[in-house]
Amino acid sequence: MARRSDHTREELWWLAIDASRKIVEKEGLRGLRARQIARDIGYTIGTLYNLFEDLDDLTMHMNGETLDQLMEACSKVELTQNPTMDLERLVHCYLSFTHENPKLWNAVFEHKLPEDRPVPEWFSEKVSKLLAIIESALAPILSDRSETEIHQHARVLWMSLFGMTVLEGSGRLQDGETSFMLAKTLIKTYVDGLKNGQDSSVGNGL
Amino acid sequence: MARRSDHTREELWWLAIDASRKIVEKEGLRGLRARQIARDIGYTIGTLYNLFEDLDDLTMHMNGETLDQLMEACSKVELTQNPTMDLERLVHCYLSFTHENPKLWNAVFEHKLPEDRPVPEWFSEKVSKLLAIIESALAPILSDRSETEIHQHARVLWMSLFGMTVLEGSGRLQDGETSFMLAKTLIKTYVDGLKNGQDSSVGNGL
DNA sequence: GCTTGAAATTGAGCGGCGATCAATTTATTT
DNA sequence: AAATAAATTGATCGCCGCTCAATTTCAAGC
Repeated sequence: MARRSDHTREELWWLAIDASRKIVEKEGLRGLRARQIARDIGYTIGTLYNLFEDLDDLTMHMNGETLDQLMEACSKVELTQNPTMDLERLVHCYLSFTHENPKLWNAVFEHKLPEDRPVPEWFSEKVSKLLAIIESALAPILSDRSETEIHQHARVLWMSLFGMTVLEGSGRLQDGETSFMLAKTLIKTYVDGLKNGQDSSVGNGL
Repeated sequence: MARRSDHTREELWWLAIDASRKIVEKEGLRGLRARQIARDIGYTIGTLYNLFEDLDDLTMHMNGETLDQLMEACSKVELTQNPTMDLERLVHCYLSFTHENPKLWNAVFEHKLPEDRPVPEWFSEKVSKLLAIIESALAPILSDRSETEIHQHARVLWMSLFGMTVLEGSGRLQDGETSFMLAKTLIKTYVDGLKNGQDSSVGNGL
């Protein structure tokens, strides 16, 4: 019973992604099953595999959509040229998102492609664009540094925040500890370090 | 052909854990299969399920062993009462370990128990002990701050380092980027920030 | 040494999974 | 109307985690 005109290919694609998001947000990445997705969108497995290469591919796109939504939220933060304030606002936005979509966010880093399979370029690009926001917030205090250096500081901050959300997501924060507090401490101390630190050269060795 | 006296229960337990470690270090957590473990240790699936509740249980114990080994490595770092040196050595030890056992380390946080299943207390304890080492090494740097403050800064740094190892382990660093250089940047900048933080005019001996 | 009960071990089997693909149905083009 | 192309189906494959009745072994009591 092929129903070619029920939905366009793109509509179908989004039906599958949205269904997957709902499943993951409810049951976590473990609960994501091809048969369930197909059932939820009213098609069969075969159609799913006509849309996506496999479950890894589908999961990557689902995670890509999560990154897009985070990007959209972060884009709304107005930058004021005050790095500490800008970063705190950005981080607040970031952490709010991860709190509101814990399982979808978890899925972004929980999911791992097989080793022989490279991360698609379009996915890396989404991450890069998020990083670019942080870089632009940092830029005012790093105007005298190289692009490479700015880039790395942004990545260090990003990875640090990432560590907090990972540990928070797996319930390893202490009582009374929140990623908001931790992130605020990180940002303030790190920005202080950038302002006052002498040449913090970015070696490429070791 | 039950062979009760080939191995004690404990020997068998370690055979299984070691076999699992080998599989994971070679193929990643994805490659961990009950049938393969059983084959590798010369027993059948049934015996494996006599030793462990299920694959989640086995994986938790395998990860526990990884934490123990990291703990052992970090314990060997001699503390010199020179906070900066101790810190650098500890971080180096920590990163060396995660660098030498990338897939085993990755498995520690990649693995997620089903939501209705709490992390065993013995596992949380291993993590806490590891954290305590790192915290104690970081604490002297912050000797002029309140205990709460010391504690939080130590944890912020720990989580940041953690984020880097996570991203490195899952192959999400850029070309030429290593957790060693990222950690160096993080620590230098962060310590600079601690030295020159605006709400603490007391310098220290660094 | 024999019996007996407990523990260890086996492996066929269950249900479910991701993935495949020949066959079928539909839409579009000619 | 026929031919072509695309979408859709679902039976099927091989593998998975896991179960459990049956079997084998060991050790203790006699």
